[in-house]
Amino acid sequence: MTKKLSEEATQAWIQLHYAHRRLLESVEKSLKDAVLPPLGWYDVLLELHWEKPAGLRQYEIGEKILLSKHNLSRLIDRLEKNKLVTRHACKEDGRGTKIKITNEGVKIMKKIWPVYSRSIQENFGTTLTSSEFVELQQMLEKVLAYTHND
Amino acid sequence: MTKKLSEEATQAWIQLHYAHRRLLESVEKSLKDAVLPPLGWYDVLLELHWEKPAGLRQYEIGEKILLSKHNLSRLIDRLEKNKLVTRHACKEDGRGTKIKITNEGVKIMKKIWPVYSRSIQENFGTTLTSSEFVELQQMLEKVLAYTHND
DNA sequence: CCAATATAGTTGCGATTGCAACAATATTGG
DNA sequence: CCAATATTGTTGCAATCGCAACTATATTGG
Repeated sequence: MTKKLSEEATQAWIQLHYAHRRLLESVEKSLKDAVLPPLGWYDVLLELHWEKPAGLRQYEIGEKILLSKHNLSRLIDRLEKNKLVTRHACKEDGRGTKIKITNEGVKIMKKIWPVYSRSIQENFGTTLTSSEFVELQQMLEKVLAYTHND
Repeated sequence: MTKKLSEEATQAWIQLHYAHRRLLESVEKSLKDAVLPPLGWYDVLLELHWEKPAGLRQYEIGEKILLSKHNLSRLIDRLEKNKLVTRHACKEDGRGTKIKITNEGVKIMKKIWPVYSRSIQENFGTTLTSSEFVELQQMLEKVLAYTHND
């Protein structure tokens, strides 16, 4: 169990780290150039969009997009201030809030996606074959599934 | 050239995004728990370590670790303040500085690596087989190589 | 050679992050 | 039932980031 870290895993991690950094940078730049909000907003809105009428608890969003509650709380503040989501007192749990996406929120998602997807296509979508993407996705899925999230 | 983004690439990107986020979070937490500096310090020190006596220009470091010059400039400030690197006027180019790692810098790298590598091993190193890691690394390398860095 | 432009690095400033402390409500164990 | 503990979300504060503006030096083209 306390096996030493292999050279293969190390190299894979480093590539993962830098590939992610470069892709994220491209995406954020594209969004900024198009005068659109940063990617984090889209991540939240997308999760809420799946759950349109019911809304989601903050901690549920946090689990899905892997964002800490402090940061999420303030991200929701910004979204709320821009009328893209609404906060509602939660009946079942007096501590919590339910977050729901607004029509405005849906509208901006639809403006973000073309820019976002174009950036991903240009910087990532042409670099591997379709079956390689499937492989990559499956490997990363395994990584995520097994990750210790203590 | 203006092909539509495929579903396979989209899913791979999303997994990449979240796998990276979770792994980075684990690494940073491990370092913090061990009262060690954040990963970015290690990235810089490692690059400098390859070039021990000659040192590196800031822009060279920036290219290698994909960090923007503003942030790098201040990261170097912090490293310098902690006596882990030194700045030297650059003879060949009056605008630039050469950055060199100090003995202290090497020492702290050696304290960081065991913690860093243990975190990567625990959260990543056991999730795939050795040949899968090689595949992953190769695919990500292709992604990085082809990435538009306009 | 010199003016125009490009490059290296720094700095000010506002926005975002990360951490710890906190309030409010839920859950659990005696 | 109640005290102790856990969970959900918010807030203050310091550190860091991202951008634009700036200084200083290099390069380029007429």
